[in-house]
Amino acid sequence: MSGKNVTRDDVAKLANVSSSIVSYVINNTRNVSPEKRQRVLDAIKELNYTPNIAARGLKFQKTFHIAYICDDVTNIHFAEMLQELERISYKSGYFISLCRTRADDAYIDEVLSRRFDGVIISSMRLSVQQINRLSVIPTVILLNRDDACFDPKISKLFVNIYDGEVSAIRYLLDIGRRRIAFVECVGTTGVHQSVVDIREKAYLEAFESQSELEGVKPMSISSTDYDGLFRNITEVMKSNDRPDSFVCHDDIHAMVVSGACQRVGFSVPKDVTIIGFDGIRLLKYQNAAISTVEIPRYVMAQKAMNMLLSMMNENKPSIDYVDTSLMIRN
Amino acid sequence: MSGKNVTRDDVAKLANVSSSIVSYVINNTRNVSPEKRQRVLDAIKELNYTPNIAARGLKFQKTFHIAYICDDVTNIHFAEMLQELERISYKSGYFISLCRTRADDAYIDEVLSRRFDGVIISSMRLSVQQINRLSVIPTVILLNRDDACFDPKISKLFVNIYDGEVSAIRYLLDIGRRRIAFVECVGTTGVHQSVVDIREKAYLEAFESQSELEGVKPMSISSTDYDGLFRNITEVMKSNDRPDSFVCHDDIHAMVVSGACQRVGFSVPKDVTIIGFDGIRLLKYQNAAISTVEIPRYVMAQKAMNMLLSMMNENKPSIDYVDTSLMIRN
DNA sequence: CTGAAAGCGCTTACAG
DNA sequence: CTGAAAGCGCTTACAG
Repeated sequence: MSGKNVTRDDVAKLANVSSSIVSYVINNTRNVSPEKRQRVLDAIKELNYTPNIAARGLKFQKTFHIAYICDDVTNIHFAEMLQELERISYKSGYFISLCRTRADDAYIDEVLSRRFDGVIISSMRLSVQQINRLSVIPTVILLNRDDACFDPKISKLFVNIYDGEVSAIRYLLDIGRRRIAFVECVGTTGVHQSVVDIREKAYLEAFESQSELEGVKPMSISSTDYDGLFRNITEVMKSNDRPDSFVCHDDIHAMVVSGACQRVGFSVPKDVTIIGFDGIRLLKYQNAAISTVEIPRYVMAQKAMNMLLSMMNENKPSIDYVDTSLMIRN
Repeated sequence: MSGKNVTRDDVAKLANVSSSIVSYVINNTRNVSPEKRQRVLDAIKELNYTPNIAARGLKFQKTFHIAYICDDVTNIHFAEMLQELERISYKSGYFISLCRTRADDAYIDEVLSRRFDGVIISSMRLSVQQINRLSVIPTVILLNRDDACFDPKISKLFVNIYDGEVSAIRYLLDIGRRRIAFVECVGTTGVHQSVVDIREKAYLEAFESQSELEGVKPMSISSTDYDGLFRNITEVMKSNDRPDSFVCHDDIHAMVVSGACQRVGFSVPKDVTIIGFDGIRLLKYQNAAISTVEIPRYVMAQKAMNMLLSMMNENKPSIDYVDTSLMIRN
C-alpha cells in the first residue's frame, strides 16, 4: 500500500470510526475506548499510514523544519556543523535543510516562503539587510561579523576568533618564529563588503603590540581559489623573504599550505610552522603536524539549537559566546 | 512587517480585491485588470508577503522539498554530492534536507511523514525493507549495493566501482607493485549485512586473475575508526611484510594512510603508492601524490535529479550507470 | 466517550 | 474580468 496518499480519512473509514478519533489516537490527546483505539492502530498498520506533517503544520503554524544557510558545505568545518545540527535538531523533532547562500533578494523570498521554524546562518555573503529580512523567523547567526546593525530579534552566537588568532600568533613568536604570514580566505570576491576579517584584524594588532621584536613585520597572502593558493605558497617559499610560519583562515587552507610547502622541499613543522583554524578531525592524520585553533562545534550546535528553541517558544533572542582553544601539534 | 504570518487574505484586504485575485496575480494564471494587479503587487511589497509554500503544497500534494539520505556528510565526497544536489534541485524549485541515516523503522516513518517529493539515498546502513518502504515516494539509490530485491519502483544509479577498482589494481601491477593492500571502509559495524563491498570483491578477483605473478597475494586492513586505521597502517609499515601500495575505500582513507606511511618514514609515492576513491578536490593539494578513482559526482547529481523528476512527472523509474576514471598522480 | 464543524493558507473549477 | 466556495490533510473547541 502506498503510504503516501493515505490520509487520516482512509484510516477512519477502515477502522469504522470518525476521523477525529484517528487524530486523538495518534496524538494521544483524549481518552478513546480501547476497542476503537485498537481498530485505529490496526488500520494505520494495514494502510501503512503516516500523518502528513505539512498538513499538521498548517494548523500549528509550524513546519518542523529548520534551515542551515552556509556558504560552502564542502568545507569540512561546515559539514561537521551541519551534521551535528541535524543530530540535535532531529532529537527535538526538526528536520534540517541545507541552504547554500545565494546573495540575491529572491533567494531570501524563497527561504521565507518555506516557513522554516528557524534558521541558522554561517554566511559571509549575505548582506545585513538580507539577514534582517530573515529575522521575521527565529534566526541565529553563527559566524562572526562585525556588522553593528543586525536586527535585535536575531540571536547571535559569537566565536571568540580574535583571541584565538592572537594566541596563535603569540605561540609562534614564543617559539621564535618571526616571519609569520597570514593566509586570507580564498575567493573573498563573494564575501559581503560589510564583513570584516576578524582574523586579519587580530593578526595585525598582535603584530603592532610586538613591534619591538626585531624582524617582525606582517605579510598577507590572498588567492582566488585553492589552486591559486597552492601556487602562491610554492612561489613565496622559493623567494628570499620566505615566511617561517603561517596562520591560516581555516584548516583546509592550512592543509593546502602544508602540501605546498612540502612540495618545494620544506619540512613541516621543522622549517615551517602552520596553524589552521576550526579543528577538523582530518587534520590530525596529515603527515605533517599542523596546529589549529579549535572551535567547539558541538557546543556551538547545541547552543544554537537551544537559542532557536527559546526563540520559538518564548520569543526570546539572546547573545552568547564560545571560546576557542589553541591545539598544538609537533 | 513580519513576512511570516502575513497571509494572502491580508494582501487582498489591503489591496481591496478578492483573495483569489491575489493568487491569480502571484501565479500569473489569469488575466487581471492592470489596476488591480498593481494594487496587489503594491500590497505584497508593503506587507513583505511571501506565499506559504506548505499551504500551496497541501493543495498540490507537493512539498517542493526533497531529501538526501546519507551516512556521513563530513566525508567530503558526500558533502560535495549534497552541495551539487542542492544547486541542481534549487534550479528546479526544490529545497533539500539532509537526513543522516538512522537504521530504525521509526526514522523511515519520520521521513515518510514529511512527504518529501523525492528522496536520494547514499546509504549502506539502511536495510532493503527500509529502502523499499521509502519507495512509495520517488526514490533514487546512488550507492552500489548488491541487494537483488529492491522494489522496481526505485530508480538506481550505478557507479561502475568494480571496473574502477580493477583498473587501480592493474595500474599498480603494471608499475611493478606486488604487495598491494586493500584498505576497507572504517567502522563497518553500522553497515547493513546485505551490503557487499564491491571494491573488495573487485580487489580479490583482480588478484585471482594475476595469480601467476610471483609474490602477489591479497591482504586486507580493516579498522573501526580513523584513529585505528592510522595506528594499523603505522604498524603494518613497520612489519616485515609491509605493503608497497594501498588501494583505499575512499580518498579520506587514502589521506589517512598517506599520513601514517609518511609519519613512519616512507615516501609517497616513491616507497608506497596510494590510490583513493572518489576524486575529492582536496586530494591534489596533499604534500604527497595520491592517485584516485574518480567518481563523476556532477554528472551523477544531474542524473539523479533527472531520474527523480521523471518519476515525479511521469512515474517512470529508471536505471542508469556512470563510469569511473583512474586519475594518476606522480 | 464521541462526532460534526471550523479553520490553518493556499488553488482553481464554477458561475457570473 | 471577477468572486464565492470547495477542498488539500490535519487539529481541536464545541456540543452532545
